[in-house]
Amino acid sequence: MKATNVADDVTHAAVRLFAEQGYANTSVQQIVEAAGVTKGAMYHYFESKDDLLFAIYERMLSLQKSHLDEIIARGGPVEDVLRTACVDVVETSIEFLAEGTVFFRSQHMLTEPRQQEVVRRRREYHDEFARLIQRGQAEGLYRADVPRAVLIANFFSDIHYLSHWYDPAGPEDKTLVAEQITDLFLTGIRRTDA
Amino acid sequence: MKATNVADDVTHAAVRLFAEQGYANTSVQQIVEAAGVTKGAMYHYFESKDDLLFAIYERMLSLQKSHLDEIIARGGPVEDVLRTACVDVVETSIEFLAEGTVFFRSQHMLTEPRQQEVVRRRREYHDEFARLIQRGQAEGLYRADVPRAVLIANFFSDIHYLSHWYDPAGPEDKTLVAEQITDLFLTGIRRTDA
Amino acid sequence: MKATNVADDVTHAAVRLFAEQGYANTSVQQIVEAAGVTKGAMYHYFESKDDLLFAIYERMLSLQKSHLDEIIARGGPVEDVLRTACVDVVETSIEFLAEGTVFFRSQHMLTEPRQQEVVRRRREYHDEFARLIQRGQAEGLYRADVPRAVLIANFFSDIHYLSHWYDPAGPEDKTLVAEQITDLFLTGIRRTDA
Amino acid sequence: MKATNVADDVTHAAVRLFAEQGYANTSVQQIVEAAGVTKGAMYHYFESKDDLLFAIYERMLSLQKSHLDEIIARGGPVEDVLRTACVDVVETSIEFLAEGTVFFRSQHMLTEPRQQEVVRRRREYHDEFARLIQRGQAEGLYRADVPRAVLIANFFSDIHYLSHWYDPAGPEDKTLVAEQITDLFLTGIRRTDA
DNA sequence: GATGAATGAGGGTTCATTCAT
DNA sequence: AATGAATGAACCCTCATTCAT
Repeated sequence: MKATNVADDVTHAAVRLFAEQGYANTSVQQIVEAAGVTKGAMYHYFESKDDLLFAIYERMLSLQKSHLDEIIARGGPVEDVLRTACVDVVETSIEFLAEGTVFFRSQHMLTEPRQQEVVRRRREYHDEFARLIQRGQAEGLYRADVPRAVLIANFFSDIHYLSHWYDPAGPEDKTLVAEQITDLFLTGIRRTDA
Repeated sequence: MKATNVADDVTHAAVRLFAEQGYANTSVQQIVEAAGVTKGAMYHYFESKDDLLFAIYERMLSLQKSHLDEIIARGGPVEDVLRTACVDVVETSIEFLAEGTVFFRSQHMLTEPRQQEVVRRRREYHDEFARLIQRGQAEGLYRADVPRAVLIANFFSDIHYLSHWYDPAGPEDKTLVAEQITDLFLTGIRRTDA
Repeated sequence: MKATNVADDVTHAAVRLFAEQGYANTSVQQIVEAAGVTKGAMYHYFESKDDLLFAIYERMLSLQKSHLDEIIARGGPVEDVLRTACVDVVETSIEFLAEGTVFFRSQHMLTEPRQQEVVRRRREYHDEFARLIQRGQAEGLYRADVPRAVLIANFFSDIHYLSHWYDPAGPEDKTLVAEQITDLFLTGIRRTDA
Repeated sequence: MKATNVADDVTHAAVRLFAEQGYANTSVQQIVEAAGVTKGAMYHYFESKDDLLFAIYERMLSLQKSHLDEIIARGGPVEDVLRTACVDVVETSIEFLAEGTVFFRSQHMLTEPRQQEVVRRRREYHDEFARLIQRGQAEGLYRADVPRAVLIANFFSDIHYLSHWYDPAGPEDKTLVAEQITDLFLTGIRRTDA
C-alpha cells in the first residue's frame, strides 16, 4: 500500500513545480527533492522527465473522456446532454486547475511521439463534442451560420482560459462558474432567427 | 535603410522558432543562425534571450492598446464601440498569430521584472475593456447576473485560443472570423430578461 | 579511500593554477583537465568557481585559527605566547604558500557573501591577536606610543608579503625565517623608553 | 590643453574601478562610460586594457624611483638617508593608495612583456634600497645576523599592506603613520649586540 | 528496489578588440 | 580624432540521464 507512493509523490510535486515555474525551469533534482525521493527512485517509475509530463496529462485526459462518454451514454435531449457535458468539463478542469495550467503551457515541450498521443486523445474528445453540436444544429437548436469550428472553439477556449483568471481561493463557486460559462456559451450559439 | 536590420531579422527569426519549437527548446545559436547574424551582434541589440521574448510581446501589446485607446476615443454608442474593439483585437491577434502563440505559451518564462511589466500592460488593456462592459451593463444592455470577470474571460479566452485552431492558410477569412467570434460573445452577454 | 578524491584533486589543481596564472586567468576547463576529472564531477562537489576559491581560503583560515586558539589556551607569559603564535603563523603560511598567494591576490574576486565570510573569519584571528598585543602593552612590554593598528599591521604585512619573496626551493629554512621575522617584529614593538 | 584629457579621464576612471571591483571584473565598457568617452577614443590612446593597467603602475613607479634617486643624491649619513627614503615611500604610497591596491592585486594579470618590465623597474628600486641597508650594515648600524632579504621584506611588506588597513578618511595622519612605520622598521633592524 | 556520483553535451552570456565610417 | 556596431572566441554553469554498488 506504499509501493506506488513514489510515483504519486513525484507526480504531485511535479504538477506543483511545473505550474509554479514552468516545465523547462524545473529540474528533475527539484522534483525529487520536493517529493522526498531520490533520482534513482524516480527513474525507476518514470522513463524520463518527458514521461512525467505526459503522465500528468494522461490522468486528466482519461478522466474527462470517460466522463463525456458516460454523459452521452446516459442519453436524453441534446441540449441537456450538451449542457451536462459542458458543466462537467468546466468543473473537472477547475478541480485539475494546476494540471491544466501545465497542460496548456507545456504541451509543446513533449517529445514528438507523446505529443502525437496527446493530440490524438484530445481530438477524440473534440470530435465527440463536435457531434453533439452537430446534432443540435440538425435539430435546428444551434446557429449554422457560423462554422462549427468557431462554435466549438468558443467553448474550449473557456476551458483553456480558466487557469488565467479563476482563483480557487476566491469567492466564485466552481459549479456556479461552470453553469455561468455554459450558459454564456449556449446562449451565444442558440439559433435566434426564425 | 539597413540600420536596424539586425534587430528585425533576429526578432522575426525568434518569433518563428519560438512558435515552432517553444522558447525553451530554441537556442540563441539557432536564432542567430536563422537570422544570419552573429551572437555578439544579437547581444548588442538585446540584453538577453529573455529580452528578446519581451520585445515580441511589447510590440503586440503596444499595438493592441493603442488601437483600443483610439477606438474608445472616437466615441459612440457603447455597443458599437465594444463591437469595434472586439473585432479589432481578434483581427490583430490573427495578424500576430505567431506572436500570440509564443506569448500565451511562454509568458511564464520571463524573468520576474519583465513578467510584472507584461502583467501590468495586460491589466491596462483588461481594465479599459472592463469599463466598456460596465457601461453597457449600466445602460441595461448586458447581463448583470453573471460576474463581470466571467463575462470578460468569456471574450479574452477566444483571443488566447486562436492560435490553437485558426489556420492562416485555411479557408476562414480573418475579418469574418473576428465578426463571428464577436457576435457569439455579444449575443452571449446580452440581457434578455424582461 | 577514493571517496573524495575528486574534491581533493580539483582543489590541488586549482591552487596550483590560480597561483601560477591568477584566478581570473584560469578557466574551469583548465582546472578539471589538470585534475583529470570532468566538469560535471567538479560541479558535483563545488557550487561554483567562486566556491572553489573559498574552499582554498577556508582550509587555511581554519587551520591557522585553531592553532592560535590552542597556543593561547596553553597559556604562559604573554611574550612567549605571542612569539609562539607569530612563529606558527609564519610557518604555516610558508607551508601554504601557494594558498596564500591566491588568497591575497584574489580575495576581492569572491562574490559578496563569501567575501564577507572571509572578512569575518580574518577579523576573528586579528582580534585575538590584537588582544595579545594589548595584554603586552598593559604589562608595559610593548610600545604604546604607536597606534595598535600600526603595530599589528607591521606583523600581518609580513605574512602577506611572504609569497612575494620567499622561495621554498631557496636556501632559507622556514622555521628560521619564521623566527627571524618574529624577532624583527618583537624587537620593533618593544618598549625601550624608561 | 584638453588634448590628453581623454587619457587622464580614462586613467582615473580605471584606477577607481579597478580598485573597487578588480581588474578582471571591470570591463572596458565600464571604464569608458565612467570616463565619459567612447571605446574608440580610449583605444586611440591605449593599446589595450593591459596597457591601461601598466600606465597606472608606470606613473607610481616612476615617481617613487625619482624620489629615491633624489634622496640618495642629496647624500648624508646612511641612517638619515634611509629614514627619509622610508618615510617618503610610505607617504607617496598613501597618496597613491588606490593605485597601490590595484598594483598589488593585479600585477599578475599583465601580459608577459609588461610584467617583465614592471619586475625590472621594481628591482631597480629594490636594489637601490638594498644598497642603503648594506651600507648601514657595513657601518655596523644594522643587524647582519638576519639575511638582508628578510630585512628588506620586513619593510616592503608594510608598503604592500597599507591598502589593507589604512583608511584615508580615518584619523591617522599619513606623515605620522609613515614615521611610525619607519620607526618600527629601523628599531627592528638596529644592531643591539655589543 | 534504490542510491547518488559521474557523465558530457549544450546553454546563455561576456567582452577585448577591430574597422568602416 | 572619434564612433559604436560587429566580431568571435571563450567562459561558467546546468541538467537529464546512466550505472556501479
